[in-house]
This record gives sequence, C-alpha cells and structure tokens, in this order.
Amino acid sequence: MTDRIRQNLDATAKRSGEAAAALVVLGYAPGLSVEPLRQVLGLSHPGTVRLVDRLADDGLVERRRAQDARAVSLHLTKKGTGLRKRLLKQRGGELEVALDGLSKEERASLGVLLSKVLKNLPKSEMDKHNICRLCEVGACEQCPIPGNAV
Amino acid sequence: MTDRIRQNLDATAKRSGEAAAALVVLGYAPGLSVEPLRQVLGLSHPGTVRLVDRLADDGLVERRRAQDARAVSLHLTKKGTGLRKRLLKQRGGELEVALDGLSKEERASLGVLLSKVLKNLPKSEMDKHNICRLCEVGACEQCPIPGNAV
DNA sequence: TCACAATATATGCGCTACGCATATAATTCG
DNA sequence: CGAATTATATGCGTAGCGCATATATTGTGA
Repeated sequence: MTDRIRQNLDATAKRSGEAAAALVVLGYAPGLSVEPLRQVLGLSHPGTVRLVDRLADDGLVERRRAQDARAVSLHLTKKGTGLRKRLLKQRGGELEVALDGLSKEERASLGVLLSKVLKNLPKSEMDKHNICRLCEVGACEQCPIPGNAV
Repeated sequence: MTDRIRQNLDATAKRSGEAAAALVVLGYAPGLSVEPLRQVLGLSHPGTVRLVDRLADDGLVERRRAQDARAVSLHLTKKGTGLRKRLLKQRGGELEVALDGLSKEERASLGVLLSKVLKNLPKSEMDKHNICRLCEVGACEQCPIPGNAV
C-alpha cells in the first residue's frame, strides 16, 4: 500500500522523496520554518533546504521572512494548496481501494486494531509528527497516537 | 511501519532501494535471471543490472551461466544467505514491535481483515510477487493473495 | 540453411534526491 | 559588547535509478 501511495503521490507532484509530505505538512502548519520541517520529514537540514528550493522552483511554496530574521516562514502558494488537496485526495482514494469489500463493521474493527498498532510506533515526540506526515487532518476525530494534537 | 522497516533493512544491508528486496526474492527463487527479477522488483532492466552489480560487489550475489547462454543465473552466496536471514528476522522484529500489546485474538482478527485488504491490491500477476517481495516464506500457511504460490 | 527478428544482458550518460562539511547571518546571553 | 548559539544556505560528493543504445544468444520463416 505504501509503495503504491508513494508512487502515485510522486507522479502527481512530479517530485519524489519527501516532497509530497512537505506539502501536506506545510498545509496544516503554515508558516513553519525549515528546521522544524526538517525534523518532521526526517531529513538533514541541507536536504530540507534543497527540497524547499525545488518546491519553490515548482511554484508550490513561498519563503517569507519570519519574526526571527534568521528563519524563513514557509507557506504554500495557491498552486501548492491545490496540489496538496489533490495529493490527499489521491491518498484517500488508494486507501479506499484497499478497503474495497470491507463492511462498515470490518472497517471499524480494523480501525480499532490499527489504532493499537499505531500507539506502538512513535519512539520520540517528533516521530509522532513524522508518522502523521501524510495524514489528512480531521480524518481522525482524535489522533490515536497519544499526545498528538494533529 | 514501512518507513521503519525500510530504514532498518537499508542500514543492515548497507544498501538502499531494492537491494534488500532482491536478496529476499533471490532467496526463495534461486537461479532467477535478471529479467524476471526486474519485474518482481519493479525496476528497469539497467537498474536491475546495476543493482546486481552492487550486490555482487558486496559479495552477496553470484552470477552463474544459465542454460540459455544469454541469461545469467543469480544465486545468493553464503554471505548473501546469511544477510538475507538477518533481514527477514529484522523485519519480523519490527512487525512484532508494532503488534506489541495485541492479544492472540486481536492478532488473528487483524490477520483476517488484512487478508481481505491484501486481496484488493494486486493489479497484475507480477504485482503479486512485487507485493510479497519482502515476505517471509512460510509465514502464511496460504498466501492470502489469490493464485499466489509464494 | 541462412538472414532477421526477438530476447537477454550490459554499458554510456545523465538526473534526482539526498548527506556531510562548511559558510553566513541573526539572536541570545553572560 | 563579544561570544556562543541558532537558523539558513552553499560546495561538493554519492547512491540509486531511467533512457538510449550496444552486444550476445536464441528462435523463426522463406
């Protein structure tokens, strides 16, 4: 499933690696600067700078000055917001394909079980954000990862 | 989960991309030639040739002559077999971590539900092998993907 | 049987997405 | 106010891949 989701997101974004994830994250955390973005994506700082370069080249992300003049405030452009929406929709579509044929009850039961699994995964605070980096905000009434506000 | 499994396998194999998958596949299909391996891994032919080059450089895979003198017969070396075993064990360990705290009944129920999900995924015959390319042979009494012998 | 298509592997070349080391700019703190 | 800290950016190299193409072997049809 993740292979397929990745492939589709990469194709839609015309970028690979963490590009799609960056768009999703910047969507729910506008104004984020490079350093926290780096931590969420699990990249090096230079890698993240270059990623932002590419997204800016594509007209998807804008660098604005932050209060702290050292930092940059990252914002999705209109184009970036549109692409992000398509990415999330596409991911949802793939999940729907995977769940085809499962009844409402089966889906609910799968949700309960996977919530338990999800709780076992994060090994640090930032890990929680990394795990959720492609999530659709609001898809979970309450994020099953304890202490995660996303 | 897939992120974490990939990271660990890549670190253990000291290679990234489809290297670990190639070792696993060649373990349950010894003598496979480059072309079918390519299809299972979902790479281009040149990409697969170069991957085999790297694995041969690492002393993990051997090229032998096949009946068909055009083809090569790929075999794991002793070292390759050992590494493969560690890779599968590591993957199993990560899955175990994810399932921590789930009762026997919950695991069984999750298995049933995920079997249904799994059936929805393959879009072609080769897809089935691609999906199972990191699987542990024998882990499933019967592969939930219909028509898959692995 | 012999040329020609088909199949299998390999090579030349370039590109994307990274990481490490380091430079530069701004802020904080003693 | 000067030095450590923090944030971004740049120089440079690498792994892993794809496309186009070359080479070798095997089938195939007149």
